Amino acid sequence: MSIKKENPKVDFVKNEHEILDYWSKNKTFEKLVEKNSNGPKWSFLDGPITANNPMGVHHAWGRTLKDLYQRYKSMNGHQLRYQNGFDCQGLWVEIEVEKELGIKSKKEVEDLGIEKFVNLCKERVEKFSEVQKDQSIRLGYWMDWDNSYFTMSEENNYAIWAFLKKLHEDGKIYRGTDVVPWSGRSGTSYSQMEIIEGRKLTVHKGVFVKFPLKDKENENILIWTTTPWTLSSNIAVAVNKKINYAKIKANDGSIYYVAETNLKYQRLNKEFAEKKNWVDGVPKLKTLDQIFKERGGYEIIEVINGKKLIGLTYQGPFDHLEPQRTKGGYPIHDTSNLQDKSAIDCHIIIDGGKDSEGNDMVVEGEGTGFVHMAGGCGAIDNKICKREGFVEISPIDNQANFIQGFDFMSGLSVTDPETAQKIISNLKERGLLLYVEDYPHIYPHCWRSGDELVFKQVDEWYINMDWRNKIKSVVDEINWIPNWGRDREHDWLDNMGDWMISKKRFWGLALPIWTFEDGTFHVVGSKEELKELAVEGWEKFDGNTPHRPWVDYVKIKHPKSGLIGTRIEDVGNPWLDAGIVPFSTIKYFEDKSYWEEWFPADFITECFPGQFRNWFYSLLAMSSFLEEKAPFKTLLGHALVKDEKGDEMHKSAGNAIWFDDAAEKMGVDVMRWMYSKQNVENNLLFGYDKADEVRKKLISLWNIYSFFCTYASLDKFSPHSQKIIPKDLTLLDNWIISKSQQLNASAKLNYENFEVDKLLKNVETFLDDLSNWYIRRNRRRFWKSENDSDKYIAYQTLYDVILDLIKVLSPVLPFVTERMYLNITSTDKNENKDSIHLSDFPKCDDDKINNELIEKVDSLKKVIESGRAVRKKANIKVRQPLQSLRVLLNNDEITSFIKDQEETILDELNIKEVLFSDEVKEFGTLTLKPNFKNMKMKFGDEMQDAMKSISDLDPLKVTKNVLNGLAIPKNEHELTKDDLIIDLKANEGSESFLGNDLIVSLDTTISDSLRLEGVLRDLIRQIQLMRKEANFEIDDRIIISANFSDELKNIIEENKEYFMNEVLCKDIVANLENSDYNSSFKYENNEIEISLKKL
RNA sequence: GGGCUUAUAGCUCAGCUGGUUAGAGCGCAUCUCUGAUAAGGAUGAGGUCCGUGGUUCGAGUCCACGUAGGCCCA
Repeated sequence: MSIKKENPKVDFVKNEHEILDYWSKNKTFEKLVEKNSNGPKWSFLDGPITANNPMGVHHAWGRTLKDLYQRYKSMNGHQLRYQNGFDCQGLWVEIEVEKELGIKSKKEVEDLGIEKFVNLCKERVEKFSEVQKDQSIRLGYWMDWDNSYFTMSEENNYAIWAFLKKLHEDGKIYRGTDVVPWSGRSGTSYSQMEIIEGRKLTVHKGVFVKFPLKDKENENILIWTTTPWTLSSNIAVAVNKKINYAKIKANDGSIYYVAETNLKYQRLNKEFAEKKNWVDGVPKLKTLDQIFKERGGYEIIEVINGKKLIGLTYQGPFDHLEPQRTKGGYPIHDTSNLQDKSAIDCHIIIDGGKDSEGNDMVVEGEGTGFVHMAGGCGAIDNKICKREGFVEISPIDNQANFIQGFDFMSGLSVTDPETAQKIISNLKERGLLLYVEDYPHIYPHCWRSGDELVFKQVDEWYINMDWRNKIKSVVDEINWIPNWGRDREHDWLDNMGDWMISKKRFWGLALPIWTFEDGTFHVVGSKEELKELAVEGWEKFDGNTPHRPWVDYVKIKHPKSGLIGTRIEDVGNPWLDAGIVPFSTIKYFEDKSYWEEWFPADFITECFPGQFRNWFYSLLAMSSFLEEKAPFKTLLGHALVKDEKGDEMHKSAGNAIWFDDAAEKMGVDVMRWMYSKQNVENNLLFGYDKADEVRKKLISLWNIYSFFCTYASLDKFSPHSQKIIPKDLTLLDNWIISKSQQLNASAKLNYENFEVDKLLKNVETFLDDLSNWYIRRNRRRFWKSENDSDKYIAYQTLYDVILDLIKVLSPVLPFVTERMYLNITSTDKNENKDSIHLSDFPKCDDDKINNELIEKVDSLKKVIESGRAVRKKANIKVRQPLQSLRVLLNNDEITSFIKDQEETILDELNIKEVLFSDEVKEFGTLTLKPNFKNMKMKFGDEMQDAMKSISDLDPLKVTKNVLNGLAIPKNEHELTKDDLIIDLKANEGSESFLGNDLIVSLDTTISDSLRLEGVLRDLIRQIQLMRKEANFEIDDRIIISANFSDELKNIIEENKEYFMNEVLCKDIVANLENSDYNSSFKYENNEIEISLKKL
């Protein structure tokens, strides 16, 4: 075996597939697990991926991070669990299954049968977990794929049962209410998404109703609503404290309050005029002003601010009915502490505040400036009433008919126009109605049946979060990256409400809550407990997973009251599923000692947005409740993947990139590089152009490697086969080794601190140093024919550097580094034969870092760069030779270094000689400037004063002393060289550079002979270019004719041999017949025409 | 409305506790190499560091106010 030659052109994607095969055949991953099986444990906890669709490029970011840190830890000998997780339960899966079935409602699911539906959900998850597994493997994600956890598993679900049971024992589980969109015909609730689909233009009766104020004779507020049925359940009235209200006196002497600007406001004027969202035949709406005038006129008595109305109490239109009088709301759904209040007690004018988008709840224009709030009949109303601590009245049943207790309304459908009419008549009879109108508006409908939706109060189950401080104290134990994550989590914990854990769906955790006829409930904590309590249906459940519908069959006997109870139909919030993972996957309930070995996790990483109140929250909540400990030590959050322009990727927008396509087009090493170099705080703009940018870097790495392989294979280089005497290493050898060791050290830090983006920035700089300095300046050592020790040293140096580099990169680029490793180490006895991923992470050898040398080479690079800058400034191209570079050195070591590098300088700058000088004046004018930063530290507020000393110093003397390593001359404030910055301004016609212990200056004057030499080289290049354009072979000989000036003729004559050799010219003739190629170029305002003929 | 956060080159972003001429990559322009070559390299143009005040010897950086965006909450 020896090192194979590698083609500079490489198909990275093809290589990735070959390496995947290699790993699988060679069982590389299994070997890694085996190798570290006794190593110190490092616990990574995988956040489960929703196994509902193929994986996207956004998942690949997180998965790359997960993989690379695990690989890094593995290289350091750690033992890992490598357990991947799949998130299985929840509405998203249901929606996809419904799509497949072509159905869209809960009703249809029930018609199909819950068992069938749930089984389809399971199948879908199983299918896509397989797909995602294959995709992850393609990405190079090394996991124990036979051992993934699924949140739908029994252990996961029962673990949550145990958790909920414990909460219940602490009295933290309670039944509350929420108000959701509801279809009476389907008898089901609707999601927010479905509502948006089903909006439809409808005409409702808009009613203006009087609410008499209490304690104010004959004074009323006027409310307006398009859902008269909700008046039955009025709780409160909201105003806007920022707008003004007019107190008006109508003709009959009664007083009304309405928003001042609403009086003359022409409602829906635009809609009517443009007939947009307007129903034919509906008359124009009247202004309040008109309505009052039609009733005999009115006058404004005074105008007051809304603030003054807050706190007034009023009489509701249905206060005589039982629901309004019942303490605790009607019917009582809530077990919380509102037992002593009835709806009537809540009839108060309140401040409406803002809605979720920051808009005022009560606005000017529409309505009357008073909004009637029915906490049991509207989502927003419900929130506000809950906020105010008001009771709720829920007037309807599942069919959206009035329940008992509502007098003439009971049994009527609330969406039936007849019902509205009956309510209106009743209000009129009782003198509460001011006016009725037809009001067209867009209103949510059941998109399927076309029925109007209503808002219905439903039972929901909550965890009382009054123990949030327990979670908050745990948050501070965690290392949050980026660290603002901590504040974000605290912010959420401070502001969150109780945790609603129920969902009225089918596929999910079966909440282990059984209710009893006396209104009590019992939480079951395990399968065993369920079996013990079961009195019915166990045989139908046994053998099935704890899901609906099977678990619903089981009826239990209450352990205390002995009553028979039924499970609630709800399933659990899916974040419970993911939050229990630090317990369920590592056997908290079965094998505590195993659990203790792996808890808490050392590391988790997830996409930030949303998780503060989802996964992070559920993890923290569950863990702090069960153990009062953080479930993980470090959390790395990353932002989102967007398209190249920064827009959201959407299937419909056509800008989505599929993982599979991206993997095969750009290659996963490129993808992983892209993800890894990204600052995790910023969104990643993903696209093929971006990938090409990264691919260039990868090609650069590959070129270094293929250069090495090409020559190493020619010379049959074998690492460590010869003894090397350290002093034989060249300066550049030592330099690149220093740089390489530095990289090892910083890489380790970068990985340990989870900031791999910094690593890649360092690597990119290192690649540049290696490629453009070390290799470019050392090429000749590899080319030369003799196999001497210098050549061997060059090989061994480059080998060591490449080996460390690819090891450092192997967690990020597992494929390409594997190929490189297997090739270059094939004869290296110190390395394993299997895989780079079985090798140890390179150590940094501090003895090999020579900081002085690094500084020197940096100076050299700086010299050459500034030389080039001078050329550009003087508009002298590199092809034009210049005479000299003047150098001042006071240090033998540096002198020898520069002498050693003379060849480099001559070559890079295209100059004739390097001159050594010791006269500072020759380089330009010196000035001394204060080094503010240092002086501030040293002198503090007296810095101003100390700066005066600078003018007492002679810049020339200071510079000489500094260059000689001496202290600077004595001065009043005892300034040292660190307090000063020496500024060197070059003389005319040259450019100077002042380094730590050297000064250089480039002479930019062009003598005549130099100019001519430049001209000749220009001419040669032009002819070479023509040869290329003419498609001549490299070794074709030619004849030239041209209208050369005398000057050119002379130069060519003087350098004939050189010229003819360079362009492979046999003869220069005056006239050329049948030339093969003609062209011309400009030279000092002369057009030179040249003809070439191939021999 | 409250909280958090961002604003720097055409684009995407760096810029540590205030310090001297504000950087990188891409793009663009010009040049260059041609024995790693469908590569590589150099140089340059391009900035009111969102605005206005303030603190300071000194502000992209700190403070206040404002403007515009993003996120979260109610």
